[in-house]
Amino acid sequence: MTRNTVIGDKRVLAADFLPNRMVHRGQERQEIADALRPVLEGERPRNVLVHGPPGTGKTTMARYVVDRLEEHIDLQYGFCNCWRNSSRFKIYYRLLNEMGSRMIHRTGTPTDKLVDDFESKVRNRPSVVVLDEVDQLEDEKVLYDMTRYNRTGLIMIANQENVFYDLDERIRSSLSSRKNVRFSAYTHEEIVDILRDRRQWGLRDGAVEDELLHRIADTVSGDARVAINALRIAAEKAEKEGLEQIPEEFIDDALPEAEELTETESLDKLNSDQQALYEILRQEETLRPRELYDRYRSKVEKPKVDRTLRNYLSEMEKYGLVESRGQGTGTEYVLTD
DNA sequence: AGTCCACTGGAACTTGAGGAAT
DNA sequence: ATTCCTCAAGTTCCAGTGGACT
Repeated sequence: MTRNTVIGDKRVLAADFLPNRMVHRGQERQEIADALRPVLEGERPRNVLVHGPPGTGKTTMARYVVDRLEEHIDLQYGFCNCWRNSSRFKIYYRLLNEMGSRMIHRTGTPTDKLVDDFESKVRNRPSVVVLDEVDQLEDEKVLYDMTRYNRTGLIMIANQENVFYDLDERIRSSLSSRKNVRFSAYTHEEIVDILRDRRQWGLRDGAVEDELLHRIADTVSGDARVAINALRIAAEKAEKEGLEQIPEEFIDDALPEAEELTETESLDKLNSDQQALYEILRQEETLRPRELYDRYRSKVEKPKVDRTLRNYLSEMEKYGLVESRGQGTGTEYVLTD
């Protein structure tokens, strides 16, 4: 193992690294912490909806606030991404595992059993649940459930503020007392500060000039995730070539790469069949359904039946990855851009 | 207008995993 | 060990919709 030239601590350069202080977002942090504070006194906390565009620190902040709370109190904490786990069963399954449940629950366990276990788990101990990408939730009854647990703080994370508009009246009213916290895109200076912070803890001294951080901030339009990814990609390349400083053109090369990386990270959320469909559409621009199914069948080893593909595609449509145009015989599938 | 065809999506059904009861 | 049960995921079946073509 040779001595690193550029990178000090690689973990710090990951976009989802949880820093021990959050630069900026002081106001937002305060609002979330205030809403959850009653948990410390064993009282009912206020639900929180954190909303804003991608890469604005919503998820990181939620984890950060919970981390700080855990310093004061013995807390049960469950995090669940509702994109990956969209059904009621999967969410409870996930949360129970996150909270270190000793009981093993598998696909055969009735959902009600999971709900019961969860309920008894959070009844007497303060808990916080974070539901990320809550707009992807399939069964909104979960939200109703969560508001019933008196000592459980609920942080919901979404891109849009209006996620609850078309919900059932009962569920909406149970969420009506929530606190909305808006995260807007970072300003140029804020992005630079965030990058400086990562530089300080993640890179060696003198590894990258301020000027280059500004260059990154210029292109990422307020998305810290893309910015950090770009810095990491450039740093890794410099490291590989044994340089002591990141050259300007490495940054320029890394920027489009970082944009793409952030995009494909969302493709990880698709199953392999959906990825195959996505891949086909990417090569073909637009396709009629019949044609799409045919190509899919010749591409994968164990093809699923057409009806299942339709389910997959409508799911992908919900995520905003594909789009179907026209009706009847004129239907075409195309990737959204 | 009538026929054909591609496509959609609801609903019933099958399969497979795995816990619980015996 | 065996049988029974529940659930999610996938499949089968099919009626309905609406272009396209005569």
